[in-house]
Amino acid sequence: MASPTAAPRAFIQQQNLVEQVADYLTQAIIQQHFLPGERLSEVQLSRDLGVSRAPVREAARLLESRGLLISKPRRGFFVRALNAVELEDVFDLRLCLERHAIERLAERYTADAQRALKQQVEVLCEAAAGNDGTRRIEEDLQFHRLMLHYAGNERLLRAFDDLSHELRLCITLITKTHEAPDTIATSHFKLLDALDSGSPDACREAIDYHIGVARDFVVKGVGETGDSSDEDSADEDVLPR
Amino acid sequence: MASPTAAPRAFIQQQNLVEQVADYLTQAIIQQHFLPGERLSEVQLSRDLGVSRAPVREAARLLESRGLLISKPRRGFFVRALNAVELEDVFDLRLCLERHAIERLAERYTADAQRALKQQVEVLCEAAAGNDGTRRIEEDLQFHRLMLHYAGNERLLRAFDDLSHELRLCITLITKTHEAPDTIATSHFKLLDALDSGSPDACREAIDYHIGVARDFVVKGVGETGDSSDEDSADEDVLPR
DNA sequence: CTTGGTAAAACTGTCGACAGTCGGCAATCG
DNA sequence: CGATTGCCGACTGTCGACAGTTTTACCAAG
Repeated sequence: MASPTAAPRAFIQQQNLVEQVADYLTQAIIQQHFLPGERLSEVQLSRDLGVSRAPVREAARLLESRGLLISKPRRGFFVRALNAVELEDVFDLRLCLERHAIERLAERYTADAQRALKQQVEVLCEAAAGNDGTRRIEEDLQFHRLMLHYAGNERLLRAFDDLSHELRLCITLITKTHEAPDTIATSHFKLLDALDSGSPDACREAIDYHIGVARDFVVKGVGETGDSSDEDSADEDVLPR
Repeated sequence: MASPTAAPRAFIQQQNLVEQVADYLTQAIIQQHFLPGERLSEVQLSRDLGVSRAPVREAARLLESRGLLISKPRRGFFVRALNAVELEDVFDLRLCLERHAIERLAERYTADAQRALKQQVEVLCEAAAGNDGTRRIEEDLQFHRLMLHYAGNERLLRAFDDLSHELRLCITLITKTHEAPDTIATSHFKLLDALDSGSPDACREAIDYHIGVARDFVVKGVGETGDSSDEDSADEDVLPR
């Protein structure tokens, strides 16, 4: 519990309770105020947040669709716990999406896209030099989000956004130390160079390398992370048809 | 408005009201008993189905996450209307996922996988020979789902499942005529052959061809399908950050 | 000390109700 | 006659409550 990260905007207080609750839960999960596998009680949360159960329920459903929570019928919601295999899967899917995106992007690499990406890398480098780990991650994700955006497939972008929540979870949950600012900078500049070259092969190589580094960086920290596999028969829940 | 399809009552009283409502809505949308862009009233639906608004709301949120509905704050839920661009995007993402899947599958093509896929192709051929268009589509999707499954990445499979709902929408919404049984059969056998050969290039070529055919088959029927773009500023909703 | 069963407590799924808000319509004004 | 403004109805967002089920606590027997 404890206080939710940043206080909600001074904007308008009473609008979109669901989204406010969702943000609160997201932050609480990522900052590990809720432990992986922990059960969340609807009534407890609604009491703590001072709202009724309805918005809490909807927010929980939202987080479930984003892969941060898991619901078991009649049991409630549990914080998603990722094991090593699931972690690999997440990064493999990321690779899948970004490979496709950079390929599409290379085909239609406009000056606008180039400018936006370059600028975002600068922002990222600036963030990497600072101490705010969260901001560094966000700016990094934003760079990749821009790549997906300029690739020109909105559905692809949505798939990435869906995945990005789990990605955030993986990264913040496991990463203890941070990449060196230099590494981050050069790693992203390589992507820009590959795009400038216009060569699909170079792009693919660059993105493979880039994501490989990120994956290794996260995976190496997975000793005993959290185990979500207990009672399931390991096959049936995968193919319920 | 207009009353929904079949008489509402007669099928409730089991558990999982939410899922039942979701299934009902899904079928109604796919079978075009609700027209694209049409607004769905929560109270209307809850009256028709004989349940309260809570499960209707949750089901609608579920369908929203699956891309079948769109919610506008304070306005309610609307049936998703796909324009030509969104249609292209869906098939492009499908290509992205299946390319990756078949690549992974080729690396670990077990006898089990081979057997299961062959069997499913047979089931599909059988279905293609019949008259049930829905079953043909389902068996086709199931074949591809099996491919994704045996590729060994559950997260990838989930991404495909998410997409498959929209895929179903695209296919059933637009396709007037059906592919010839022969075409379906040979098209899938080519995939099996490519997998048997173990060549990544052959696999990629096969899946590109396969999905290209399916896409062309659907896209060619898109004259005036449904236009979802009206009041949005076309840029802001894509990059809200 | 362990084990098995029963009862209480807590929780989820579902329901009906209320208030604020949005869109449409009509009356009014220029 | 057209545009503007105020009103009305409908609907969503949110709330508190109830019933059935699951979990936990407790007690007794081995």
